Amino acid sequence: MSDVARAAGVSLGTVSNALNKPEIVSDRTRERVQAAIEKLGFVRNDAARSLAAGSSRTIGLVLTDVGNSLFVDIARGAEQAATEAGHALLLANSDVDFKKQESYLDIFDEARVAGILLAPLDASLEGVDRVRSHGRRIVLVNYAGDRADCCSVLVDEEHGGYLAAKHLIDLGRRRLVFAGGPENLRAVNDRRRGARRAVAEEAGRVSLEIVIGRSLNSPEGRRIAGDLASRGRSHLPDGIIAPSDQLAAGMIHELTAVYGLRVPQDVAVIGYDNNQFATEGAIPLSTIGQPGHEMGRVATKLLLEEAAESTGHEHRVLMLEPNLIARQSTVGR
Amino acid sequence: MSDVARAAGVSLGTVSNALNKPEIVSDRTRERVQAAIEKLGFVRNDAARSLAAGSSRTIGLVLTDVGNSLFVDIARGAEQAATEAGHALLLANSDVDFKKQESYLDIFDEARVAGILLAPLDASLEGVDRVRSHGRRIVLVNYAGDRADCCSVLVDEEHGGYLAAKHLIDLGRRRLVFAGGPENLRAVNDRRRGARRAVAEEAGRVSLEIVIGRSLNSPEGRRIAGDLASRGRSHLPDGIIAPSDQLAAGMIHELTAVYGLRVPQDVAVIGYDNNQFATEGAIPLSTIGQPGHEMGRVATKLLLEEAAESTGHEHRVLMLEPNLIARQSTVGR
DNA sequence: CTGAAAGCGCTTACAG
DNA sequence: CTGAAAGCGCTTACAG
Repeated sequence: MSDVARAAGVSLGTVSNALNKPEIVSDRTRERVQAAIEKLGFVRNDAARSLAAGSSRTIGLVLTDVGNSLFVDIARGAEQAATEAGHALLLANSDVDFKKQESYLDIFDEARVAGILLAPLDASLEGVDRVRSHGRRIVLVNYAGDRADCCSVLVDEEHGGYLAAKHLIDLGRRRLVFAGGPENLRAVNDRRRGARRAVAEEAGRVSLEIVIGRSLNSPEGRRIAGDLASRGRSHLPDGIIAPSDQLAAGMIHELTAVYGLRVPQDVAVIGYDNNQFATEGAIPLSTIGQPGHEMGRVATKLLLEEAAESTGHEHRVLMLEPNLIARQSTVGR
Repeated sequence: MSDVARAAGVSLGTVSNALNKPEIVSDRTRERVQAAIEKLGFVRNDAARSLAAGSSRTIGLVLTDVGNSLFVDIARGAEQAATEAGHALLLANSDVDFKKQESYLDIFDEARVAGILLAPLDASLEGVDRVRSHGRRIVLVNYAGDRADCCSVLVDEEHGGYLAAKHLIDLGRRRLVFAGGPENLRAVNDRRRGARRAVAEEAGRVSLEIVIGRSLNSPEGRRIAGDLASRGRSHLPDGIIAPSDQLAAGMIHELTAVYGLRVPQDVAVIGYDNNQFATEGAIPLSTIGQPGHEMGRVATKLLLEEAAESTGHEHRVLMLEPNLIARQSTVGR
């Protein structure tokens, strides 16, 4: 930068101002600085910048799983909001590994990032305490726990479950099953509860059976569907709510290819998450869409707001609504 | 850090050594420093570290599309290799946007990262020249162009196309179609060429028709399959090679659900990429798998090697092999 | 609006 | 093995 100053015939501080507060520098000076920068191919050293300024202009996003399209949408939304505010967004993938999550929090902490967005695992949040105790700002995304000391953005999972069940009921289905998902996953529990509420509203005209499962993947879906189908046709449900699209896809496969049932004529199936492959299968999947992009945007804005309000910041919890996406697996073609 | 030095009763330089070259410091001193760090909750300032040391210990990976599982695998492999070498890996998603790609290259350049991995768009690489001219090391991942001045890692796409066609031929299919994919996409061209070679080896016993398409997505697959099927049953191919899994999934949907054909009995279909949803559909998809994880690992190693060989580095191009994954859409159950 | 100077928190020879 | 000191390249009051 001192080379640039020399070439432009101004002082170091003026170059810095031309770069960071252009409105404060005269047009002529700014142009000369700009010309010198281009001639010399100068690249500002962000490490020095961060050191002198006390923090960097990048925002760190720690994701649980980059393979999951919800998190990818969150990243896209966060990136958009960050860019609009003149910040860069860097991602770190904790890959469902608590140690990695901790490690990346520390890395962003050491890098003195402007703030951290964390989509955390359903586990301890000690890293959050550690990082916050150093004064680093952090916003939780898609974390359902109670943290009065952080801003957070999450989705109303209960309402998502309600929407899914209500959709099947509105289509005339009367014997529903909420099929699969581990007992202890908070999000799945909430969805289950929402489904129960929708059924309860029908005052006995609709039944809901709960099947607890182990995981949320496709083989598990096949297994569960196999169990249901082998009860015999007369005991079959006419509507299935699955708490993930993988689960739903596996079920549809088993029901149609192995047991010769028709989806949705014999059984309507609705998934959850609106994953990419929900539209790629032979029977496009009805599902509950999560507002991932919006979550990322809003979380970033909360983070930047918190940074701006140097004093007396009040932490907020924003709850966004999921939405029903009806496709062939419930409504037919 | 000076607080730590004071608390431990040693000098600043010794604290730094205890952190960075622990083997050079006596056990007693190291323990005292460690204790002071924990007592004070000290977090090393990485900006200061990078500034003083001349470069940081993070590696930047610029990805074309985090929604694509190939790139996610690359990221996982790169992360593993980086972590093993004591580096952190930070991701940036260019989201198939050339401007973003350029911008993230500059951001990593400004951050003085230890090196950059770039999975570039099929576009100009001017950003690469710019960044390299500043002395920053960069390794290209999954870029098929010619760059004698960079290390790069790529996959033998021609061989992938060959494997796909050869697989269908070995299953007894004789009237093949390579269906879809734009004419000008380098990777698709290579796959097409590979398929031609496999057919040429059969000396006329197998035919191969080429259908050029617009995109690689699922609706396009439906459209193409519709065209093929409406020719009438006797003119139908008995094997289809699709240059993407989305395309293949769309085709299978159209062939089975709309035209009542059986896959693979009437037509065998093979896709490309081994995307996540390849196993989630009603008919699990045969496909060509890309060694994404390995690509990420190898690319990171090349990058670190280049950084280690301060002088006389020779750029290398590593070509990895794809592999055939046979599932129900070609071999049946 | 511009310049001179202090300081951000580390690393790294260098001397001991 | 340890300490004192210079320097990395910026930003930011402060004077002018």
